[in-house]
Amino acid sequence: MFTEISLNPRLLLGLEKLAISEPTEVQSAVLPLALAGKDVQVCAETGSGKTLAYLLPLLTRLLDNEARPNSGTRALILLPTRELANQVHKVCKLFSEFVRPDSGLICGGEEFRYQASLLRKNPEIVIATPGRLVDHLKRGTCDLKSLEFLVLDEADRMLDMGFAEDMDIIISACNTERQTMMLSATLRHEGVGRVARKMLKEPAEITTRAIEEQHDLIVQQRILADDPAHKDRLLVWLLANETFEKAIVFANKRSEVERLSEFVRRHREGVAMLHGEMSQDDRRYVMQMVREGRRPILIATDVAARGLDVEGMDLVINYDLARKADEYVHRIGRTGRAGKAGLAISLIMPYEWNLKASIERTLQMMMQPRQIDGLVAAYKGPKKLKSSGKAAGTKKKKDSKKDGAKKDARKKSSEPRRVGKGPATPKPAKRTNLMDGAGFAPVRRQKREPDAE
DNA sequence: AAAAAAT
Repeated sequence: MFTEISLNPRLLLGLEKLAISEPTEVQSAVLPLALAGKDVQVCAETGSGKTLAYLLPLLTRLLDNEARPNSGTRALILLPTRELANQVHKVCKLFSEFVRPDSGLICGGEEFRYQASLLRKNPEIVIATPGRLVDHLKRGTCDLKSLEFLVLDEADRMLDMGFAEDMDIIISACNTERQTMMLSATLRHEGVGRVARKMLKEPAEITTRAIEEQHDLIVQQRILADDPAHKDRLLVWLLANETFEKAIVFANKRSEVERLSEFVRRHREGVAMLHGEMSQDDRRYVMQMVREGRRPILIATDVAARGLDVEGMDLVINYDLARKADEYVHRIGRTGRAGKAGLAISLIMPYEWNLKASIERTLQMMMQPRQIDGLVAAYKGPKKLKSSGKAAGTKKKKDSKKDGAKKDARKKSSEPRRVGKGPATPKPAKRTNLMDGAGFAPVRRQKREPDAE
């Protein structure tokens, strides 16, 4: 019960009105430490309640300690996308109905002057995406010198290369006497890196569920496809035949998202799309339509991969497979939230097989193979080579290679080589036991030095 | 190799 934790009474009242009485596992773990002022570094699965795990202690401490006279921003929450910033802002506002701290939303695509005047009113909490915040810092419209809290939500993302420059500027503008919290479903405590370690003071490392143990609530399937046209047909079939309340379809490129949404629209109503090149008005409108259920199908880039909490989202389709295991985890985590079940289906073309295998290896799971009658791929997965002769058990139909090819023919092949590390010949997937123990973890892929080119 | 985040 939240009442057993020393949250501010006004917050408890708020929770009661929102009909939230039990803390989730991650909330129970984080709250006492965060309330005691500890820095925390949290790994907990998607949909497990990380947002309140930092908002509640943050709000409590702001409420319990009076603001210093004309102090600037007291708490800063950083997020990687505008949609996510907006979502957290909304949750924050749910509580400002009951409690004082005012929060301001600072992200791109909105009018700068309006934000500047908002910041002049000194909201105690600023919720922001990095780019625009840096703008405000440079123009002196935002002051973080008396910051008491810093939260990096989706911390691994905030600390990866794409944000490095902005984060540098932000961090060096922040008060060093502050409490810092980092959270993500894919945070690796060992590997958080120099920047993160510099930001944290003796952090408590909290892992409710390690990455490989997350989500038994999400059924994960894969369907083989021969080519994009085949994927298109599979997608339309799935959207017509699966039962779902809301679905999200991920593609890897904006242009592909645009193409797909146009294509699917020809077969179905209720399709929306989201990617980072759209106007902020369109993005806002789309999210509203999706949340209200008026557009139950959202086709998106990875802008929607992390954090978005949309009621009733019970189907995730990876039209393109995520580029790495972490992003895969976040994508499928749009479903199966807060104890609900979900289904995630990945469409796999031949070139994606190795990626699929590496995701499965990292997450120590196997996607369930699935076939759709009438849309079965000729591709059956990588050929088992080794043992000279025949490819075992797979009937070869659409194989471009000549049948009589001897082994040594490979050497001379002028066909474009697969790019990638390691031996060009894929190892047969011999692992059947996924948890084969101690040997597993320490196996490191060869480290790559930044190769001079 | 691409997405996001600034204008």
